[in-house]
Amino acid sequence: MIKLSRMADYGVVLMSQLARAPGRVQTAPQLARSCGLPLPTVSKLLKLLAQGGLLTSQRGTKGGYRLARGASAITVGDVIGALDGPIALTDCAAPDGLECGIEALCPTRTGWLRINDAMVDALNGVTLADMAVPAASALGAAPPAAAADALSHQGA
Amino acid sequence: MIKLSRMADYGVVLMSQLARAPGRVQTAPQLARSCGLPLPTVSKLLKLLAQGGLLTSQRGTKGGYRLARGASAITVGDVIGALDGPIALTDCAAPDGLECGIEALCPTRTGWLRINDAMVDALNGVTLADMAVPAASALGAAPPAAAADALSHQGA
DNA sequence: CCCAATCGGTACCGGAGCGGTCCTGATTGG
DNA sequence: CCAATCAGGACCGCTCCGGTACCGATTGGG
Repeated sequence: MIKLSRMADYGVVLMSQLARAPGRVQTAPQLARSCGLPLPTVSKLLKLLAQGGLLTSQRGTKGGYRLARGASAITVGDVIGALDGPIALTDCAAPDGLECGIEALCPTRTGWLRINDAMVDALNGVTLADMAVPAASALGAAPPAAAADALSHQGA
Repeated sequence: MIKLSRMADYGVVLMSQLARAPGRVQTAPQLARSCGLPLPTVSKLLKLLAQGGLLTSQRGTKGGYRLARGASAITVGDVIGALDGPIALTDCAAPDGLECGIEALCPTRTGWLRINDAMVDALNGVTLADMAVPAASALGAAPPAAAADALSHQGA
């Protein structure tokens, strides 16, 4: 059903968590606890995100991870791209554009590209800053205090 | 990589093919040939599309399939919905909204819903009529004759 | 009345890819 | 020198998708 891979989903959750304390370094176990995710999986994701240039890592005893840029300069599309590769709804719409045998003549390609572009725009239009905070303001229902409290709903 | 299921992809191709001869009934073997797809798979897809109300079926010797509505009244989103179920990037954004344990407090949900809506809009903004024809006009390169010829690039 | 062509449904199977775990090494601060 | 942490890779089980085959139901023609 056009589902996002769970890895990408988790990745966004982790990045959102990191976005709430932009300066601080957080260790993998910390993030695993605060997000309720298994540690090995978290480690793998953080590694990939660091390789993708979205996180900077600090090794050693006082090590951990930190956002490479500001939360408002990283989009959901960036995260998905780092974890799942480039976004392509159909093989037809892939960036390298593998031919389906009909290629240039195939009329559906144009439509797919249009849809694909719209999706990429949607994913790049939402930043980590958007994902981290504005539940209350966007919904217009819950008071800000509730949103702040949400940050500590699970772990520490 | 947020890929569309191949079934949904095939479904759109089949529907596009049907959209080129709106009145005519076409049999499953005909469509399989003209689209270069395995017959059993085509049969399964047509069945599902008929169940979804996008096609009307005629049984018996002179039977076949036909679009239930006009080509411009069926969107790509309709086709995907009929084949792959409702569109939900994350479990979080599903229509029935299963709780992830954090549910209302989880700030990311709002962002996912926004992205999901954008995607649904994109898919519903492209109709079968768009997918079937306008390669030439959209590209602005090939002459109309070439586009017409493209319709017979494979089968019949 | 019988037969052929077509749709309709079900059941089944193989394989790819994803999610998840573990182990071992490299780096850094105390 | 030791402990904590990141880094990289190998591995594995499982789900689910894509694909196939079979049999029944329906319809039109000879």
